[in-house]
Parts: sequence; structure tokens; C-alpha cells
Amino acid sequence: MAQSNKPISMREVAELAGVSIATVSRVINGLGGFSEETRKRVEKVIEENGYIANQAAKGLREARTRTIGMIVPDITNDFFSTLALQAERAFADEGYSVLICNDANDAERGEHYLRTLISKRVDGIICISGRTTFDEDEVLGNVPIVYVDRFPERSHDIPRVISDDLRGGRLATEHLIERGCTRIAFMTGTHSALSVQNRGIGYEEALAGHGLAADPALRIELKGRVRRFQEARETLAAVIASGVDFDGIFAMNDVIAVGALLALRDAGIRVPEDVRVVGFDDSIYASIATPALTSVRRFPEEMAKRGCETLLSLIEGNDVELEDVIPVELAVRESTA
Amino acid sequence: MAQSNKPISMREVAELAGVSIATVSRVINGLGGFSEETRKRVEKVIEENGYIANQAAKGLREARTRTIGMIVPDITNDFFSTLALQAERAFADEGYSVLICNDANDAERGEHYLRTLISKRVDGIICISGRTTFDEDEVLGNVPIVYVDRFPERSHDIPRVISDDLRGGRLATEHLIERGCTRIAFMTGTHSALSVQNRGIGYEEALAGHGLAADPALRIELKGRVRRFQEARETLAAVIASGVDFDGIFAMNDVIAVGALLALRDAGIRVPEDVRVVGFDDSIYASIATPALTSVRRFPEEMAKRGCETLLSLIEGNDVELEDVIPVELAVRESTA
DNA sequence: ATGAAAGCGCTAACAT
DNA sequence: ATGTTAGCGCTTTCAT
Repeated sequence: MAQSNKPISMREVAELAGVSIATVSRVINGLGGFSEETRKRVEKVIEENGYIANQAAKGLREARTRTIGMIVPDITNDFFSTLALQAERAFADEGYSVLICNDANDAERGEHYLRTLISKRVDGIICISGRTTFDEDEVLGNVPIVYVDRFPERSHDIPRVISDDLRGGRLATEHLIERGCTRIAFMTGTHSALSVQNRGIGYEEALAGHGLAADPALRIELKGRVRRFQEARETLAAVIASGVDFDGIFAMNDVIAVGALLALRDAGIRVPEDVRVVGFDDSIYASIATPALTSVRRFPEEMAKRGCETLLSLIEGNDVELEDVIPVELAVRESTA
Repeated sequence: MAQSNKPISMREVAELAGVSIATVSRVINGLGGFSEETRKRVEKVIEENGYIANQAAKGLREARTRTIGMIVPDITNDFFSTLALQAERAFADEGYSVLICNDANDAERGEHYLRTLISKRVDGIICISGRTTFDEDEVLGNVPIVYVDRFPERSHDIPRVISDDLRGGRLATEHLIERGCTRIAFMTGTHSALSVQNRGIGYEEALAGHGLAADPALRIELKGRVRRFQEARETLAAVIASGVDFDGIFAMNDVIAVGALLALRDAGIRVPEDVRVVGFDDSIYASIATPALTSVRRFPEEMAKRGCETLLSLIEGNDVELEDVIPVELAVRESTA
């Protein structure tokens, strides 16, 4: 099982081909300045010896690694994995690899990852995190970075691609109101990112716009750092048991909404007859839930694409727009029929 | 937005601290051989200038990058994202970063990624792929690699961590038989990985063991490269429309099983009364489906953990066991009640 | 058309 | 205790 003999280097290729290392470099990079015969000879040696260029060395010399760092809260959540998949693909198309880091909404972990990425000298960073606690300017130094979906409060002039969360919250809530709900609960996290808070603001605005009060008893907070449907299920079960009255639920994301759906079913409460439910993200969970979940559709593929484009622009030293807001729309399904 | 001044190097730290570069290196790596006063001076300079060591250079020198490459078929599938999350965490704990590559079951893409990983000189590779078409020995050179969940047919002495797929297929099928099913369909991919084929073999063995014939009409194949529940839904809908009779379904994974569940509901077929369904993976989809899906539980966290341990052993030059089979068990839920 | 040599940022002998 | 130096594998002037 022991494996040892290290890969052949450019110098060795040069020796085997009887040319200088510079010539090998020229051939490999197609820079011209070599005869057809030399090219063939060099390529033959490369082929026969399975030479694969050492990008680490190349990167050191060129001062760029062709690697992008990506920080996500939870790759296990369909919304983020879709985002990550798309981003990875988009970067791969441009010749970049992606280092994916899960910070699980843990600021400390996130900061550590950021340092790691910088020490690896990634060419840029895609960051989905609203919880940076330290002074970024100092740590980040000069790595191009773009925030996607979430961003820290004090992110001065760092570009971001976000969705229209406030409008999403408003759309969801207004939809519930139109369906006749008057006591609408909002399920969210304890200390959410700004983006998520905006969904709550949209919710409150919609309520206010229709003369409804935002009853604090209807704000249901989940403590966990990472969203798991079981926690939502248990938390809502407790709320139901406590006798709080509600006829609609707006959940901050689909994972929570699905947990809510299960808790309602456990309690024998019918959806949508007794309680209507709206989620956020329009992820796979919304489609496979029963009843199928009405959800605020976002466009993770588009967000990933824009994020990549922005980051690549930044890397190339171009100017980019600071805030790129991707619209949302409501996907109406059975849970609010 | 333009960012330029590059990060400070070790040489600059040395100059600012009035010591040699070697001393800085010693301080940073805590190798001793410097006075307390020197240490303080160096650390002060590092602190004040936000020096972050260049791992690319360090890696070049040390001939190791502290980076692991990971090839997955579809990070969007809960099973794989759970595996990836756990692997990333385990490696992070050991000081490694992980480059995640999605090959979407595309051999060409997979091969390309493999080359990229090798050119980046990753210290090892975790590979979930059964579709390598080329001669690995040549391309892989000497990178330690371990296959998880899937492995190519000709992977000679490359270690793997897999689950007991054959037994899983048998368990699922026998369970359906016990519940009274006699015409059990098997939903799978057209050209599946060996691991998946084994689930089919388990299915056939179970049928044979109970004197049931494996009707070719009951083998339902999905063409897509990546498993999407919509494809499964549509494919099964067509089968139903064609009048094929069945009273049980064993799906090669939960995504497909959930698609089947939806198709059955669309057709007004009751689960489990008319048709019973069993999935594979016991992923989140099984838990949130309605009816909740009976599924063959695997242990992606455990598989990831073992895979990491094995790879790290390999990297350290130790011997490892060639095949590590993780047991499976049946999680019985409403879909087969 | 080709080679020699400097240097990217670091570590690790080998000095002193 | 600290410095000097030779590379790691590459790209890139600058010669020839």
C-alpha cells in the first residue's frame, strides 16, 4: 500500500527531452519560440512519463492559485448545496477549483476558515455568512471577496449578491393574509443573519399594512445554529401544546416549514384547512412535502452565477456593482390552497 | 474596489524585526532556538502587519499541501452532502482543507477533476465514483486515494469504505415480501455503479429466496445521469399508465423513492395500502416524505469518518485494510406499514 | 529557436 | 541564539 516515488518534475522532463527547462515551459504553455521537432520531443516525454504540472509551484511563481474559497453555513441544506454546486461548476468552467468550508453558522469557525483560505492564498472568496465578528479589513487583507445571500453588518464596500428578502417576507405574509389568515406565526432563528431578519421585517410590514398586530407570542424562535427540521418540529409542537392560537405560519426557510408541517400533522391539525404554511427558498423540500409547500422562490443558480461573475471581475481588477439584488417570487402550492 | 498591495512576506517580517528570515521561521513554527526577546519582537511585527504565512510556498517546500481532494457525484443529494460535510469537518480537524468536485456521474468530468487535483498536488483524494474509464495507475501516479460508497471495477489495491449494499437490497426486498408484496418493482439507473448494482443483486436474491421471479417488466430504469425526483416521478407515471401491475417498489435511493411516492399519489394509488415502497439511504427525504418512507439506513457520517481515517493513514504511509464494509439496517416507516 | 539565471515565499541543513 | 544558503518546481526576462 505504501506509495512513494514522487511525480516527475519539469526539470526531469527537460533532461529526458534533452532541452532546457525553459523550453519545456514554453511548449507546455504554448508560448511559441520552439521548433516543431522540439515540441514533439517534449510532448512525447511528457506523455510517456505522465508528467502533470505542479500547480503549487506555478501558483507560487505567478502569485495566484486558481483556487477559490467558499464558506457556507450548511452544505446539507438544499438551498446552499444547490448554490455550491452551481458555483463550483461556474468556477470550474473558468479553470478554478473551489475549497468548500462549512462554518455551521459558527463565527469562530468561520474566522478560522477565512484565515486558512487566506494562508492558502486563494484568488478569491465566496462567502455566505452574516456573522463575521472580527475586523475583516485586517484579516482579509486584499483578497477579493463577495458575499452571497448573507453579509455582515459592517461589510463596508464589499460586493454582495442577495435576494430580495424583505419583499419575500412581504409576499409570503400577504399571501397568507389574502387566504384569510389573521394570526400568522413567524418561525425563525434566535440570532439570524441580516438577510433573514429582513424576511421578518417584510412579515411585519405586511401585517401592519393590513392592520394586523405582530403578536410576540407568534414569533417562534429556534435555538440551534444549524437548521434541522426536527428542531422545528419539536419547537412548534411545544407551541401548539402551550395553546397559542394561530392560523398561518411563515417559516424563514423550507427546512423549518417542513418541520412545522410534520408537527401540525402530529397534532392532527389540517393544512391548509386549519393552518396555512409558507416556506422560503422553494427548495426540493417544498416540492416533496405533503401537502406540497407554498414557498418563496429564490434562484440559487442565478445567485451563484452572479456571485462568480462578480468575484471573477474583482479578481481581474474590474469594478463591480456593490449590491446585486435577485428578485424573488411566490410559488403557490397546496399548503396554502 | 481595486485591491492590490499584496500580503507581507516572511522576508519582510524578518527585516522589520531586524532578524534573519530563518529566525522568523523558527518563531512561527515554535522550533526553539531564539531568545524570548526575539520572539516578542517577531510576534509583534507579525501582529502589527497582519502577516499570514503563505501555505502555497510552504507546501511547495514541504512537498505537501494539506489539502484533500474530494470527488462526489451530486452534492445536492442529501446522502452525499452529509458525507461531504462530515468529511470536510474531519479533515479540518486534522488541518486539511477539502477541494470538492462534482462529477455528476460523468466519467470525463471525473477524470478531468482527478487531473486537476493531482496537479494541485493534493495530499490525498476521497473519491465517490464508480465510473473511471481510464487507467488510473497512470494518471493517479502516487496520490493516496480511498473510494467511499462507490468504486470502479478495476480498482486493484485501492482501499474503499462501502456499505453492505447487497444486504441492503436483500433487507428491503424481504421486508416487502413479508408485508405481502409479490410483484415488487426495482427502480434504478441505467448504468449504475457497482454498489448500486449490488442492491439489485440483493433484490434478486431475496426474490429467488422466496420463490418469486424477477419480472423484467418490473425493472424500471431511469436514464438521467443525476438522480432527480422529477424524473423518477415521470418514469413511474409512464409505467403506471402502461398498465404494468405491481404491489411493491424498491428504489435504489430515497430521491427516486420520493419521486415514486409522488407518482403514486398523482395516480390515486394508496401507499402502503395498494403499493408499499422502500427507499435507500434513509436520508432527510425519507423522514419528510408522506407517508414517511421505509428506507435502508446507511451511515454517511461513519463512512466519512472511516474514509478520512483510512486516507490519513495512507498519507502517513501506514497500511490500511482494503475493504471496509459498513453495515446497513432497515428503518421501517409508514410507506410499508 | 533555445538556454542561463533570477526569484516567488518558504524550510532545513549547515554555519557561526 | 542567530544567520547564510540551497533548494522546492515553476515562469520569465535577458542573452545568445
